[in-house]
Amino acid sequence: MPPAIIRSAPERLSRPQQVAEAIKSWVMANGWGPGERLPSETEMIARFGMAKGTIREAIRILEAQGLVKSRTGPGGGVFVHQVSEERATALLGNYFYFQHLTIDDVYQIRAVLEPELAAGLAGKLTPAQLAALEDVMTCYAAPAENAEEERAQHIASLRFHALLAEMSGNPLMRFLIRFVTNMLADITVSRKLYVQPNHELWASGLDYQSRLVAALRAGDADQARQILRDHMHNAHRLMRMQETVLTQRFLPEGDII
Amino acid sequence: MPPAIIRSAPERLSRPQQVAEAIKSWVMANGWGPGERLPSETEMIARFGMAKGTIREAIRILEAQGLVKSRTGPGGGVFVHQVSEERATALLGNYFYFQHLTIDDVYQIRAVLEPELAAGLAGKLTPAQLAALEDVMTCYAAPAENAEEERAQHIASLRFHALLAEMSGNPLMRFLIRFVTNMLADITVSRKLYVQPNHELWASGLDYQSRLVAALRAGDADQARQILRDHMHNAHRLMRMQETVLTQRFLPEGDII
DNA sequence: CCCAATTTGTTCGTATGTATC
DNA sequence: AGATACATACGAACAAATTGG
Repeated sequence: MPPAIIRSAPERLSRPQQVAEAIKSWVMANGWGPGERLPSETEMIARFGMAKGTIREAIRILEAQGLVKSRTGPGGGVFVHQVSEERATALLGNYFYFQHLTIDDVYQIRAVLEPELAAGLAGKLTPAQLAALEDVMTCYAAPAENAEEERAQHIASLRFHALLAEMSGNPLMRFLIRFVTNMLADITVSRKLYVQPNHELWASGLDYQSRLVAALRAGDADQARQILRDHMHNAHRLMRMQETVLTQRFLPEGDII
Repeated sequence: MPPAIIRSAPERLSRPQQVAEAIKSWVMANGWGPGERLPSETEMIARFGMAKGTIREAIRILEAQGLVKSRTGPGGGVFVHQVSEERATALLGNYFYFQHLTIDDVYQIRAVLEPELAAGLAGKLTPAQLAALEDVMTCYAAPAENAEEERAQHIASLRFHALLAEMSGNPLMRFLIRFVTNMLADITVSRKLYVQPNHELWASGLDYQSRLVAALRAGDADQARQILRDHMHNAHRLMRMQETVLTQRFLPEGDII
């Protein structure tokens, strides 16, 4: 019987990494939450018996992971920080930079997550939320007349999905859909797909989305699910015609739909 | 019309962060891939006109993100490194540390992803892969007789799912399922759920998994999908009886199923 | 086995920048 | 405006690890 849990190779950690881990456990042990201040550099130097440089590198490691932020000046210091969605997106994006994802890979996920999301939201959105969705839809109420408009409309239609995800009460669902959506937006921007107006994509996208909002308002979960299933299938088909392999690039944290 | 892409607040970057970003772009611009060596510290000090400490902090930032690794000695230096699954898992786990996920949240995702995974694998696994799955199943062929065995079996059953995910040709699917599965394993370990033998969970899990392997071998995608749907529904029900809110903790990169 | 060269890792002292009072 | 408290940055020296002779 193989060990249930495989602990990866021991892999000696450098001193700053050890300190970073120690600080992390320290924060957890004390139950410090976002906004709370960690001991100052000087105190940490004493606490860990290490030089300033080492402590600073440890802080940098935690900062890169999005776990702390530091401010200068009196009342400044290092503060526990809730990892932001942007940061998490960028860090996970780095992982997929080295995997080669295809359009099919991404749409296989979208095709199951998005319908489930829609079904879960049916009948649970406030009038304000429904209005916000319709507001995004106005961005592509009319067919695009040039490449620039086409691109803007495509991004806006992805924004519709990101907005929908944000309304989910499930943080995992929310993050996953927004991550995948951002990835698609990133591709279209970097590859400049959709340079030629694609009337079919426009018409089908708009139609699906307005029917979806209607179903969400009516509280019809099954219909919402089915609409998004069809939409995903269609969008996949149209996307596949344009490109099969996604370009990868490091996401410079900050761009997010 | 709102801007299509929202760029988050300017937020001045510290010098090391700027350098880290510069190095990242540098690597991309030169098309350096995993294993390739970056210029030495000394060269970077000259290249960027900054002190050693600053350069080192920048390297640490990239190292924390899993993008580089450094080695000492002759022939040593800083090397581009493919972000590992373990690292990506740990970093994303930090994000969810601050979100409060419920069992329901996690199972809503599993319930749609796992059946889709199984359907995609039907008829595509080699005899060796099918044997590997059956091998894991032997870990819980007999009912557990005490709490320790119970726990080991539960982890092994999660390992079955992680192994299945690993066989997917879709890197996104693979990562997402393994991430969620690890998250569940982490919970059960930290909370020590399943301290009391739960015969129903054992019997149903084993039955579902053996039927699943049969369906996969037979190449029956629809049946595989349906089996996993039922399994997820049942596992969700049994888990929900035990706990509703997940404990969160920082994942100390390395533990992975 | 030891020695020398190379490259990262760590330390310390000092000085600068920045925000608060 | 000035003093204070904190992070930030610099530079020089030394330590540790690895490779090859």
